[in-house]
Amino acid sequence: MIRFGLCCIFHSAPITFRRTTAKYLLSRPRGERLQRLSDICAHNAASLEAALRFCDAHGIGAFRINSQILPLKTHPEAGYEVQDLPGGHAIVKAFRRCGRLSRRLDIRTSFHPDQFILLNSPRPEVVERAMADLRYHAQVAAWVNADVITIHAGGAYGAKEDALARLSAAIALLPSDIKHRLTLENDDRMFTPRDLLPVCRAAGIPLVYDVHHHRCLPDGLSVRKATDAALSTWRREPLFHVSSPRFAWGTGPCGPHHDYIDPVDFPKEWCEHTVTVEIEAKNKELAVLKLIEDLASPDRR
DNA sequence: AGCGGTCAAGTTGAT
DNA sequence: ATCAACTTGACCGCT
Repeated sequence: MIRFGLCCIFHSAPITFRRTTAKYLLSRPRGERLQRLSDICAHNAASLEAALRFCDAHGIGAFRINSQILPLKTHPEAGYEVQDLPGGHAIVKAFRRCGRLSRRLDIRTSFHPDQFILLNSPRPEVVERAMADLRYHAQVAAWVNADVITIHAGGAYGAKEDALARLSAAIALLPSDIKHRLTLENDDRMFTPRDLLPVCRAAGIPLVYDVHHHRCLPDGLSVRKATDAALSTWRREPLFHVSSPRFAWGTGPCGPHHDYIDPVDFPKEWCEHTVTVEIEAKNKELAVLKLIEDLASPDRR
């Protein structure tokens, strides 16, 4: 019933994703720059294939792809087009191969662009950069067969309702290849499921319900009510997030994630449905495998 | 070989 | 006014 998802990287399995920094890259001559980017992108395509095969071999049904799979792709100075890299064509082919593999193995893939992607900023240049980043995500998503690109609602800028109205307006203007993959996630500081559900319904965008964020920032909805409401926003298999807090309630900040998931934190309401649940835990694949085991054992909780 | 400092981006809230 | 937290390692560069 439940498809468990691994987020971005591995704890123990020898599968790594390379990155680089703009500062270092821009210190190198142009030829070397493009060669290095090519090496990294080719490595990451091969690692994505290995990641999909690992998931298949271990009963993990979903994999979140790190946004830096093509590092610095949309950077204002260090950014590039993949076809301009040495061997760029082969790199795209390798990603398309991952897409076919994900279909064949039925490993669902997703993206979760980071906190700088803000569709509701009052600053037009911030929104334009966010759009450029979403265009990049949608392009790679098409290659690798990812059906979900999850973002947060953004900032409140002192007026939540206005911020949500700007978000709705920005979503309405998105090209369809972005919009039909875009999803909104409740965060742990500002926007709750109750805030986002109307936006999701009006825009036809699914809600990625993060139950840990909801526990950090409650809104009066029970887990069951939020779950049911989130489920109703999906026209395909729903996707949720779960994590356990690093610090016990009241003994530290709510945000940081634990190494593993305490099965008690996994909403029993979710078990009645066919859903994807991405596991946000520091020990990565070890945490996913342990949770699968813990939830399968009859004497849990 | 090992380790410490650094890394594109925006916003919030603690100090 | 300044700066860490978000996440979170990977990688460069120095010893």
